[in-house]
Amino acid sequence: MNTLKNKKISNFFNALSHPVRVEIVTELLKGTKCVSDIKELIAINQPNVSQHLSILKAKNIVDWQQEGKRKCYFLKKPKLIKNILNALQKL
Amino acid sequence: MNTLKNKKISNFFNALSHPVRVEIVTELLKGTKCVSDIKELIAINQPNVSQHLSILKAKNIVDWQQEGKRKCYFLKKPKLIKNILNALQKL
DNA sequence: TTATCATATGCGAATATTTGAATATGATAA
DNA sequence: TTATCATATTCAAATATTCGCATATGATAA
Repeated sequence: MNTLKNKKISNFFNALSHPVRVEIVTELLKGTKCVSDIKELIAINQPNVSQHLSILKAKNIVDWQQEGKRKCYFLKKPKLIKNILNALQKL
Repeated sequence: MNTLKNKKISNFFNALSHPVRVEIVTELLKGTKCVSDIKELIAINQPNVSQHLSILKAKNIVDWQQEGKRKCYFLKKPKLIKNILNALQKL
């Protein structure tokens, strides 16, 4: 049994095991977005957006770049995410 | 925002957000297995195997059929699981 | 510098997950 | 029926997750 690989894989699933994070990732599939964009798109408060983003960052799903005052988040592996979410559309 | 679909998707991810459940599912990709088979393949105790299987059942990942004394578990959507796990091998 | 916009962090309460231990239930054979 | 193998459930303790609120930090402009 490949424990390390299974931990990595379960960790990936864990990153996306919350509906808000699925929604954030779905939005990021359309392109880079800053925190306040995401806050508007999803009706949750700003600290909560930041918390979910930091989970996605810690689990290596997203990264960000500074753009002026803003922090713009993007998917590190958009093709992977897109393929997996597409596969799950039929659920 | 498609809340219901996101809940279904996050629920799927949640089902696989534990390394033991990834391992169980990986074993089931090779074919139907009963509880005691899984218990032997993974070094955890029997109640814990049953608990993880009941989570996978509740989240619609597996189902089972009786075979004599045994309950044999199998993946409900093996192709989907296979595709997703394959995509994550590069992690 | 100070003001302001943008984002992150700390904290606590509520809730959920995970586990082992003990026990219960179900299926089969004798 | 009873004995036994196979699996599930219950419970409690430990740990983790989630959220809102308050506050802190970072970046920029004036």
